[in-house]
Amino acid sequence: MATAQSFALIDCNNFYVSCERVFNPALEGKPVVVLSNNDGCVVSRSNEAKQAGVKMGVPLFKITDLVRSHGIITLSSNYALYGDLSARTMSLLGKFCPQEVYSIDECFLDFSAIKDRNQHGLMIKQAVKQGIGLPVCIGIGPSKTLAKLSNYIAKKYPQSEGVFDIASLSESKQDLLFRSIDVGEVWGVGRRLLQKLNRMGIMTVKDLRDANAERIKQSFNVVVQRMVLELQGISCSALDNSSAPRKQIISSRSFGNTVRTLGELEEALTSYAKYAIEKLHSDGTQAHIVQVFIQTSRFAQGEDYYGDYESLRLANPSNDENIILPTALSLLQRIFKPGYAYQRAGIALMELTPAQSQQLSLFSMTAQTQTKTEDEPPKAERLKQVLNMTNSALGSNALYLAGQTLKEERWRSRSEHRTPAYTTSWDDLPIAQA
DNA sequence: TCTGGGGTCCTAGGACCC
DNA sequence: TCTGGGGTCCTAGGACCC
Repeated sequence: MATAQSFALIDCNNFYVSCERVFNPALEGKPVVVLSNNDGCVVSRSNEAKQAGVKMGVPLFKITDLVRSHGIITLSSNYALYGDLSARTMSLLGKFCPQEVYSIDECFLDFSAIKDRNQHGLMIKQAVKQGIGLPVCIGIGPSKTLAKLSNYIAKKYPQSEGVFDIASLSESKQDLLFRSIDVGEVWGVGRRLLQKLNRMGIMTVKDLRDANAERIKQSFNVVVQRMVLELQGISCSALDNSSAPRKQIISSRSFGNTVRTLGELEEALTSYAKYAIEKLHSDGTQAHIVQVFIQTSRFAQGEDYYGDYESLRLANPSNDENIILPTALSLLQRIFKPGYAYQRAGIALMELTPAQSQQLSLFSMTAQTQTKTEDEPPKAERLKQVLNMTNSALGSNALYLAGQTLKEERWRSRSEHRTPAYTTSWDDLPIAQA
Protein backbone atom coordinates (compact mmCIF):
# COMPACT_ATOMS: atom_id res chain seq x y z
CA MET A 1 0.00 0.00 0.00
CA ALA A 2 1.33 3.41 -0.90
CA THR A 3 1.84 5.83 1.98
CA ALA A 4 -0.43 8.87 1.93
CA GLN A 5 1.25 12.02 0.75
CA SER A 6 2.20 14.45 3.51
CA PHE A 7 3.83 17.86 3.59
CA ALA A 8 5.19 19.85 6.50
CA LEU A 9 5.56 23.61 6.36
CA ILE A 10 8.22 24.96 8.69
CA ASP A 11 7.91 28.69 9.28
CA CYS A 12 10.09 30.81 11.55
CA ASN A 13 8.07 32.90 13.99
CA ASN A 14 8.42 36.67 13.45
CA PHE A 15 11.56 35.88 11.51
CA TYR A 16 13.45 39.20 11.40
CA VAL A 17 12.66 40.05 15.01
CA SER A 18 13.68 36.53 16.08
CA CYS A 19 17.01 36.91 14.23
CA GLU A 20 17.70 40.12 16.12
CA ARG A 21 16.89 38.37 19.39
CA VAL A 22 19.36 35.58 18.69
CA PHE A 23 22.17 38.11 18.99
CA ASN A 24 20.55 40.41 21.51
CA PRO A 25 18.68 38.38 24.13
CA ALA A 26 17.78 41.62 25.93
CA LEU A 27 15.09 42.04 23.24
CA GLU A 28 13.34 38.92 24.54
CA GLY A 29 9.89 39.60 25.97
CA LYS A 30 9.87 43.19 24.73
CA PRO A 31 7.83 44.78 21.95
CA VAL A 32 10.17 44.93 18.93
CA VAL A 33 9.61 45.80 15.27
CA VAL A 34 11.93 45.60 12.27
CA LEU A 35 11.55 48.29 9.60
CA SER A 36 11.76 48.06 5.83
CA ASN A 37 14.53 49.70 3.84
CA ASN A 38 14.64 53.42 4.42
CA ASP A 39 13.09 52.79 7.84
CA GLY A 40 9.74 53.20 6.10
CA CYS A 41 7.33 50.47 7.13
CA VAL A 42 7.05 47.77 9.77
CA VAL A 43 7.94 44.42 8.18
CA SER A 44 8.31 42.19 11.22
CA ARG A 45 6.75 42.38 14.70
CA SER A 46 7.32 40.53 17.94
CA ASN A 47 4.21 39.10 19.59
CA GLU A 48 4.38 41.93 22.14
CA ALA A 49 4.35 44.50 19.32
CA LYS A 50 1.38 42.74 17.71
CA GLN A 51 -0.45 42.86 21.02
CA ALA A 52 0.31 46.56 21.31
CA GLY A 53 -1.65 46.97 18.08
CA VAL A 54 1.12 47.49 15.50
CA LYS A 55 -0.20 46.35 12.12
CA MET A 56 1.92 44.66 9.48
CA GLY A 57 3.21 47.05 6.81
CA VAL A 58 2.21 50.23 8.61
CA PRO A 59 4.47 53.26 8.00
CA LEU A 60 6.59 54.12 11.03
CA PHE A 61 5.46 57.75 11.07
CA LYS A 62 1.88 56.65 11.64
CA ILE A 63 2.62 54.82 14.88
CA THR A 64 4.91 57.25 16.69
CA ASP A 65 2.43 57.53 19.58
CA LEU A 66 2.16 53.76 19.91
CA VAL A 67 5.95 53.43 19.82
CA ARG A 68 6.32 55.94 22.62
CA SER A 69 3.51 54.74 24.84
CA HIS A 70 4.47 51.07 24.64
CA GLY A 71 8.23 51.54 24.53
CA ILE A 72 8.44 49.68 21.23
CA ILE A 73 11.99 49.06 20.05
CA THR A 74 12.43 49.90 16.35
CA LEU A 75 15.23 48.29 14.34
CA SER A 76 16.37 48.89 10.76
CA SER A 77 16.42 45.73 8.69
CA ASN A 78 19.72 43.90 8.51
CA TYR A 79 19.42 41.58 5.53
CA ALA A 80 22.97 40.25 5.72
CA LEU A 81 22.16 38.85 9.16
CA TYR A 82 18.75 37.44 8.18
CA GLY A 83 20.10 35.87 4.99
CA ASP A 84 22.87 34.15 6.88
CA LEU A 85 20.61 32.76 9.62
CA SER A 86 18.15 31.65 6.95
CA ALA A 87 20.85 29.72 5.08
CA ARG A 88 21.93 27.96 8.28
CA THR A 89 18.35 27.09 9.19
CA MET A 90 17.50 25.73 5.74
CA SER A 91 20.64 23.66 5.67
CA LEU A 92 19.76 22.13 9.05
CA LEU A 93 16.14 21.41 8.02
CA GLY A 94 17.25 19.83 4.76
CA LYS A 95 18.94 17.08 6.76
CA PHE A 96 15.63 15.72 8.04
CA CYS A 97 13.56 15.18 4.87
CA PRO A 98 13.44 16.11 1.18
CA GLN A 99 13.10 19.89 1.16
CA GLU A 100 11.72 22.76 -0.86
CA VAL A 101 12.98 26.15 0.29
CA TYR A 102 10.03 28.44 -0.25
CA SER A 103 11.14 31.79 1.15
CA ILE A 104 13.69 33.34 3.47
CA ASP A 105 11.87 31.94 6.50
CA GLU A 106 9.81 29.00 5.22
CA CYS A 107 10.35 25.61 3.74
CA PHE A 108 8.31 22.52 2.92
CA LEU A 109 9.51 19.08 3.94
CA ASP A 110 8.21 15.82 2.49
CA PHE A 111 6.72 13.98 5.47
CA SER A 112 5.18 11.13 3.43
CA ALA A 113 7.63 8.58 4.80
CA ILE A 114 7.31 9.71 8.42
CA LYS A 115 5.29 7.50 10.77
CA ASP A 116 4.65 9.68 13.81
CA ARG A 117 4.43 13.05 12.11
CA ASN A 118 3.56 15.08 15.15
CA GLN A 119 6.47 13.65 17.09
CA HIS A 120 8.84 14.23 14.17
CA GLY A 121 7.66 17.84 13.95
CA LEU A 122 8.32 18.44 17.64
CA MET A 123 11.80 17.00 17.27
CA ILE A 124 12.60 19.28 14.30
CA LYS A 125 11.26 22.31 16.13
CA GLN A 126 13.52 21.51 19.07
CA ALA A 127 16.54 21.02 16.80
CA VAL A 128 16.15 24.46 15.19
CA LYS A 129 15.77 26.12 18.58
CA GLN A 130 18.90 24.41 19.88
CA GLY A 131 21.03 24.60 16.76
CA ILE A 132 20.19 28.09 15.51
CA GLY A 133 18.25 29.76 18.30
CA LEU A 134 15.15 30.46 16.21
CA PRO A 135 11.57 29.55 17.18
CA VAL A 136 9.54 27.84 14.46
CA CYS A 137 6.02 26.51 13.97
CA ILE A 138 5.25 23.44 11.89
CA GLY A 139 2.05 22.69 9.99
CA ILE A 140 1.41 19.25 8.52
CA GLY A 141 -1.15 18.18 5.90
CA PRO A 142 -1.79 16.12 2.77
CA SER A 143 -1.29 19.13 0.44
CA LYS A 144 0.86 22.23 0.60
CA THR A 145 -2.22 24.41 1.04
CA LEU A 146 -3.34 22.33 4.02
CA ALA A 147 0.19 22.35 5.46
CA LYS A 148 0.13 26.16 5.27
CA LEU A 149 -3.26 26.24 6.94
CA SER A 150 -2.04 23.85 9.65
CA ASN A 151 0.87 26.16 10.25
CA TYR A 152 -1.55 29.05 10.77
CA ILE A 153 -3.43 26.89 13.29
CA ALA A 154 -0.19 25.87 15.04
CA LYS A 155 0.69 29.54 15.48
CA LYS A 156 -2.76 30.53 16.63
CA TYR A 157 -3.43 27.79 19.19
CA PRO A 158 -0.76 27.55 21.94
CA GLN A 159 -2.00 24.12 23.01
CA SER A 160 -0.56 22.76 19.75
CA GLU A 161 2.95 23.49 21.09
CA GLY A 162 3.81 24.89 17.69
CA VAL A 163 3.20 21.69 15.73
CA PHE A 164 -0.14 20.78 14.18
CA ASP A 165 -1.18 17.96 11.84
CA ILE A 166 -4.57 18.50 10.21
CA ALA A 167 -4.87 14.77 9.56
CA SER A 168 -4.96 14.15 13.32
CA LEU A 169 -8.48 15.61 13.47
CA SER A 170 -11.70 13.69 12.80
CA GLU A 171 -13.81 14.85 9.88
CA SER A 172 -16.35 16.55 12.10
CA LYS A 173 -13.65 18.38 14.05
CA GLN A 174 -12.04 19.53 10.80
CA ASP A 175 -15.42 20.88 9.69
CA LEU A 176 -15.84 22.75 12.93
CA LEU A 177 -12.34 24.23 12.69
CA PHE A 178 -12.61 25.18 9.01
CA ARG A 179 -15.94 26.86 9.66
CA SER A 180 -14.22 29.10 12.22
CA ILE A 181 -11.43 30.29 9.91
CA ASP A 182 -11.89 33.17 7.47
CA VAL A 183 -11.37 32.19 3.83
CA GLY A 184 -8.85 35.03 3.56
CA GLU A 185 -6.40 32.90 5.54
CA VAL A 186 -6.10 30.39 2.70
CA TRP A 187 -2.75 30.51 0.89
CA GLY A 188 -3.30 32.42 -2.35
CA VAL A 189 -6.42 34.34 -1.29
CA GLY A 190 -5.49 38.01 -1.32
CA ARG A 191 -7.54 41.16 -0.95
CA ARG A 192 -9.20 41.12 -4.37
CA LEU A 193 -9.99 37.44 -4.44
CA LEU A 194 -11.41 37.64 -0.91
CA GLN A 195 -13.90 40.30 -1.99
CA LYS A 196 -15.02 38.27 -4.97
CA LEU A 197 -15.36 35.07 -2.94
CA ASN A 198 -17.33 36.89 -0.24
CA ARG A 199 -19.70 38.29 -2.85
CA MET A 200 -20.42 34.69 -3.87
CA GLY A 201 -21.19 33.80 -0.25
CA ILE A 202 -17.89 32.00 0.35
CA MET A 203 -16.83 33.29 3.74
CA THR A 204 -14.96 30.51 5.52
CA VAL A 205 -12.33 27.91 4.69
CA LYS A 206 -15.09 25.29 4.85
CA ASP A 207 -17.17 27.18 2.26
CA LEU A 208 -14.27 27.17 -0.19
CA ARG A 209 -13.34 23.55 0.48
CA ASP A 210 -16.93 22.44 -0.18
CA ALA A 211 -17.35 24.53 -3.34
CA ASN A 212 -17.65 22.78 -6.70
CA ALA A 213 -14.16 22.80 -8.21
CA GLU A 214 -15.40 22.90 -11.82
CA ARG A 215 -17.74 25.79 -11.16
CA ILE A 216 -14.98 27.64 -9.33
CA LYS A 217 -12.80 27.22 -12.40
CA GLN A 218 -15.54 28.78 -14.53
CA SER A 219 -16.03 31.73 -12.16
CA PHE A 220 -12.34 32.28 -11.46
CA ASN A 221 -9.42 30.38 -12.96
CA VAL A 222 -7.28 27.28 -12.53
CA VAL A 223 -5.43 28.83 -9.60
CA VAL A 224 -8.56 29.04 -7.44
CA GLN A 225 -9.68 25.63 -8.64
CA ARG A 226 -6.41 24.19 -7.36
CA MET A 227 -7.00 25.84 -3.98
CA VAL A 228 -10.32 24.01 -3.67
CA LEU A 229 -8.76 20.67 -4.58
CA GLU A 230 -5.83 21.17 -2.23
CA LEU A 231 -8.21 22.05 0.62
CA GLN A 232 -9.97 18.75 -0.10
CA GLY A 233 -6.64 17.01 0.42
CA ILE A 234 -5.85 16.47 -3.27
CA SER A 235 -2.28 17.63 -3.78
CA CYS A 236 -1.88 19.68 -6.98
CA SER A 237 1.66 20.89 -6.36
CA ALA A 238 4.50 18.48 -5.73
CA LEU A 239 7.53 19.21 -3.59
CA ASP A 240 9.99 21.07 -5.79
CA ASN A 241 13.55 20.59 -4.57
CA SER A 242 15.14 21.51 -7.87
CA SER A 243 16.12 24.95 -6.51
CA ALA A 244 15.18 26.33 -9.91
CA PRO A 245 17.37 29.22 -10.96
CA ARG A 246 16.06 32.73 -10.55
CA LYS A 247 14.37 34.15 -13.64
CA GLN A 248 15.09 37.79 -12.99
CA ILE A 249 17.01 40.05 -10.67
CA ILE A 250 15.54 43.34 -9.54
CA SER A 251 17.46 45.92 -7.59
CA SER A 252 15.65 49.06 -6.53
CA ARG A 253 15.22 51.35 -3.56
CA SER A 254 13.23 54.31 -2.40
CA PHE A 255 15.53 57.26 -1.83
CA GLY A 256 16.26 58.73 1.58
CA ASN A 257 15.36 62.11 0.06
CA THR A 258 13.78 62.83 -3.29
CA VAL A 259 16.20 63.83 -6.03
CA ARG A 260 15.70 66.02 -9.08
CA THR A 261 18.86 65.80 -11.15
CA LEU A 262 19.90 63.25 -13.71
CA GLY A 263 23.32 63.10 -12.03
CA GLU A 264 21.88 61.92 -8.73
CA LEU A 265 19.69 59.35 -10.45
CA GLU A 266 22.77 58.10 -12.29
CA GLU A 267 24.64 57.67 -9.01
CA ALA A 268 21.77 55.77 -7.42
CA LEU A 269 21.18 53.61 -10.47
CA THR A 270 24.89 52.81 -10.72
CA SER A 271 24.84 51.58 -7.16
CA TYR A 272 21.74 49.41 -7.71
CA ALA A 273 23.08 48.07 -11.00
CA LYS A 274 26.33 47.12 -9.33
CA TYR A 275 24.44 45.18 -6.71
CA ALA A 276 22.38 43.40 -9.37
CA ILE A 277 25.52 42.51 -11.32
CA GLU A 278 27.12 41.10 -8.16
CA LYS A 279 24.09 38.85 -7.86
CA LEU A 280 24.53 37.72 -11.47
CA HIS A 281 28.10 36.77 -10.67
CA SER A 282 27.24 34.91 -7.48
CA ASP A 283 24.43 33.05 -9.30
CA GLY A 284 26.72 32.34 -12.25
CA THR A 285 24.22 33.78 -14.71
CA GLN A 286 24.04 36.43 -17.38
CA ALA A 287 21.18 38.65 -18.48
CA HIS A 288 19.75 39.22 -21.93
CA ILE A 289 17.44 42.13 -21.09
CA VAL A 290 18.17 45.26 -19.08
CA GLN A 291 15.26 47.31 -17.80
CA VAL A 292 15.43 50.59 -15.90
CA PHE A 293 12.62 52.41 -14.11
CA ILE A 294 12.14 55.67 -12.19
CA GLN A 295 9.18 56.97 -10.20
CA THR A 296 8.09 60.02 -8.26
CA SER A 297 6.21 59.51 -5.01
CA ARG A 298 2.61 58.36 -5.23
CA PHE A 299 1.93 60.05 -1.91
CA ALA A 300 3.35 63.53 -2.54
CA GLN A 301 0.55 66.08 -2.36
CA GLY A 302 0.18 68.67 -5.10
CA GLU A 303 2.78 67.01 -7.33
CA ASP A 304 2.05 65.12 -10.52
CA TYR A 305 3.02 61.50 -10.50
CA TYR A 306 5.49 60.43 -13.13
CA GLY A 307 6.95 57.01 -13.64
CA ASP A 308 8.33 55.23 -16.68
CA TYR A 309 10.55 52.39 -17.70
CA GLU A 310 12.57 51.34 -20.74
CA SER A 311 14.23 48.09 -21.58
CA LEU A 312 16.79 46.89 -24.07
CA ARG A 313 17.67 43.43 -25.31
CA LEU A 314 21.44 43.08 -25.42
CA ALA A 315 23.03 41.68 -28.57
CA ASN A 316 24.49 38.94 -26.35
CA PRO A 317 23.58 37.91 -22.80
CA SER A 318 26.07 39.51 -20.44
CA ASN A 319 27.18 39.81 -16.83
CA ASP A 320 29.76 42.45 -17.67
CA GLU A 321 29.61 45.76 -15.83
CA ASN A 322 31.09 47.50 -18.82
CA ILE A 323 28.12 46.47 -20.91
CA ILE A 324 25.25 46.50 -18.44
CA LEU A 325 26.08 49.79 -16.73
CA PRO A 326 26.33 51.98 -19.85
CA THR A 327 23.17 50.33 -21.14
CA ALA A 328 21.32 51.10 -17.92
CA LEU A 329 22.52 54.70 -17.87
CA SER A 330 21.47 55.29 -21.46
CA LEU A 331 18.03 53.83 -20.72
CA LEU A 332 17.80 56.19 -17.77
CA GLN A 333 18.51 59.17 -20.02
CA ARG A 334 15.64 58.14 -22.27
CA ILE A 335 13.06 58.17 -19.48
CA PHE A 336 14.40 61.02 -17.34
CA LYS A 337 12.27 64.16 -17.40
CA PRO A 338 13.49 67.27 -15.62
CA GLY A 339 11.22 68.99 -13.11
CA TYR A 340 10.12 65.98 -11.09
CA ALA A 341 11.05 64.99 -7.55
CA TYR A 342 12.05 61.37 -8.00
CA GLN A 343 11.53 59.01 -5.12
CA ARG A 344 12.65 55.65 -6.43
CA ALA A 345 14.69 54.04 -9.18
CA GLY A 346 15.60 50.53 -10.09
CA ILE A 347 17.06 48.09 -12.55
CA ALA A 348 15.78 44.68 -13.59
CA LEU A 349 17.91 42.07 -15.32
CA MET A 350 15.79 39.53 -17.18
CA GLU A 351 16.02 36.36 -19.24
CA LEU A 352 18.82 34.98 -17.13
CA THR A 353 20.85 32.07 -18.47
CA PRO A 354 23.87 30.19 -17.12
CA ALA A 355 27.00 32.23 -17.75
CA GLN A 356 29.00 29.49 -19.46
CA SER A 357 26.43 28.86 -22.20
CA GLN A 358 27.09 32.20 -23.83
CA GLN A 359 26.18 32.46 -27.49
CA LEU A 360 28.48 34.95 -29.17
CA SER A 361 27.28 36.83 -32.16
CA LEU A 362 29.43 36.76 -35.24
CA PHE A 363 30.35 40.36 -34.58
CA SER A 364 31.60 39.89 -31.02
CA MET A 365 33.49 36.72 -31.92
CA THR A 366 35.33 38.63 -34.57
CA ALA A 367 36.00 41.49 -32.20
CA GLN A 368 37.33 39.15 -29.57
CA THR A 369 39.66 37.19 -31.82
CA GLN A 370 41.15 40.44 -32.94
CA THR A 371 41.91 41.84 -29.50
CA LYS A 372 42.55 38.77 -27.41
CA THR A 373 46.06 37.43 -27.08
CA GLU A 374 46.80 33.92 -25.92
CA ASP A 375 46.12 32.98 -22.31
CA GLU A 376 45.15 36.49 -21.46
CA PRO A 377 41.62 36.99 -20.25
CA PRO A 378 39.86 39.91 -21.90
CA LYS A 379 40.27 43.25 -20.15
CA ALA A 380 36.68 43.38 -19.00
CA GLU A 381 37.06 39.95 -17.45
CA ARG A 382 40.15 41.00 -15.49
CA LEU A 383 38.52 44.21 -14.25
CA LYS A 384 35.55 42.16 -13.08
CA GLN A 385 37.80 39.73 -11.23
CA VAL A 386 39.67 42.51 -9.49
CA LEU A 387 36.44 44.25 -8.44
CA ASN A 388 34.95 41.05 -7.11
CA MET A 389 38.05 39.94 -5.23
CA THR A 390 38.65 43.32 -3.66
CA ASN A 391 35.06 43.84 -2.65
CA SER A 392 34.62 40.42 -1.15
CA ALA A 393 37.84 40.88 0.82
CA LEU A 394 37.34 44.45 1.97
CA GLY A 395 33.57 45.01 1.96
CA SER A 396 31.35 45.89 -0.93
CA ASN A 397 32.25 49.57 -1.15
CA ALA A 398 36.03 49.21 -1.11
CA LEU A 399 36.27 49.68 -4.87
CA TYR A 400 33.54 51.39 -6.81
CA LEU A 401 32.89 52.51 -10.32
CA ALA A 402 33.36 56.10 -11.35
CA GLY A 403 29.63 56.90 -11.51
CA GLN A 404 29.28 55.93 -7.87
CA THR A 405 30.60 58.71 -5.67
CA LEU A 406 30.86 58.84 -1.92
CA LYS A 407 30.00 62.50 -1.47
CA GLU A 408 26.72 63.56 0.06
CA GLU A 409 24.15 61.16 -1.28
CA ARG A 410 20.64 62.45 -0.84
CA TRP A 411 19.29 59.28 -2.41
CA ARG A 412 21.01 56.90 0.01
CA SER A 413 18.46 55.00 2.12
CA ARG A 414 18.01 55.90 5.73
CA SER A 415 18.90 53.17 8.15
CA GLU A 416 19.11 54.71 11.56
CA HIS A 417 18.45 51.73 13.80
CA ARG A 418 20.80 49.19 12.24
CA THR A 419 22.22 46.38 14.35
CA PRO A 420 25.64 44.92 13.50
CA ALA A 421 26.09 42.21 10.86
CA TYR A 422 27.15 39.76 13.58
CA THR A 423 27.72 36.76 11.37
CA THR A 424 28.92 38.18 8.07
CA SER A 425 31.27 41.05 8.88
CA TRP A 426 34.57 40.73 10.74
CA ASP A 427 34.14 44.19 12.21
CA ASP A 428 30.80 43.23 13.73
CA LEU A 429 31.77 39.97 15.44
CA PRO A 430 30.36 40.00 18.96
CA ILE A 431 33.07 40.46 21.60
CA ALA A 432 33.13 37.92 24.41
CA GLN A 433 33.66 39.54 27.79
CA ALA A 434 35.99 37.75 30.20
C1' DT B 1 10.13 64.91 7.34
C1' DC B 2 8.51 59.80 6.99
C1' DT B 3 4.38 54.98 2.97
C1' DG B 4 9.52 48.19 1.36
C1' DG B 5 11.68 45.27 -1.98
C1' DG B 6 12.05 41.10 -4.59
C1' DG B 7 9.86 37.57 -6.61
C1' DT B 8 6.32 34.13 -9.34
C1' DC B 9 2.40 32.75 -12.04
C1' DC B 10 -1.59 33.46 -14.96
C1' DT B 11 -4.47 35.72 -18.38
C1' DA B 12 -6.21 38.77 -21.82
C1' DG B 13 -5.39 40.81 -25.89
C1' DG B 14 -2.66 42.27 -29.85
C1' DA B 15 0.20 40.97 -33.79
C1' DC B 16 1.06 37.87 -37.04
C1' DC B 17 0.63 33.81 -39.92
C1' DC B 18 -1.73 30.31 -42.60
C1' DT C 1 -10.59 44.09 -51.80
C1' DC C 2 -13.23 41.29 -49.00
C1' DT C 3 -13.91 37.63 -45.82
C1' DG C 4 -13.12 33.81 -41.81
C1' DG C 5 -11.26 30.92 -38.27
C1' DG C 6 -7.65 29.16 -35.73
C1' DG C 7 -3.15 28.83 -34.03
C1' DT C 8 1.14 30.74 -31.87
C1' DC C 9 3.91 34.00 -29.75
C1' DC C 10 4.68 37.97 -27.09
C1' DT C 11 3.75 41.48 -23.68
C1' DA C 12 1.54 44.15 -20.17
C1' DG C 13 -0.72 44.00 -16.22
C1' DG C 14 -3.12 41.86 -12.38
C1' DA C 15 -2.85 39.26 -8.31
C1' DC C 16 -0.52 37.14 -4.96
C1' DC C 17 3.37 35.75 -1.88
C1' DC C 18 6.95 36.67 1.83
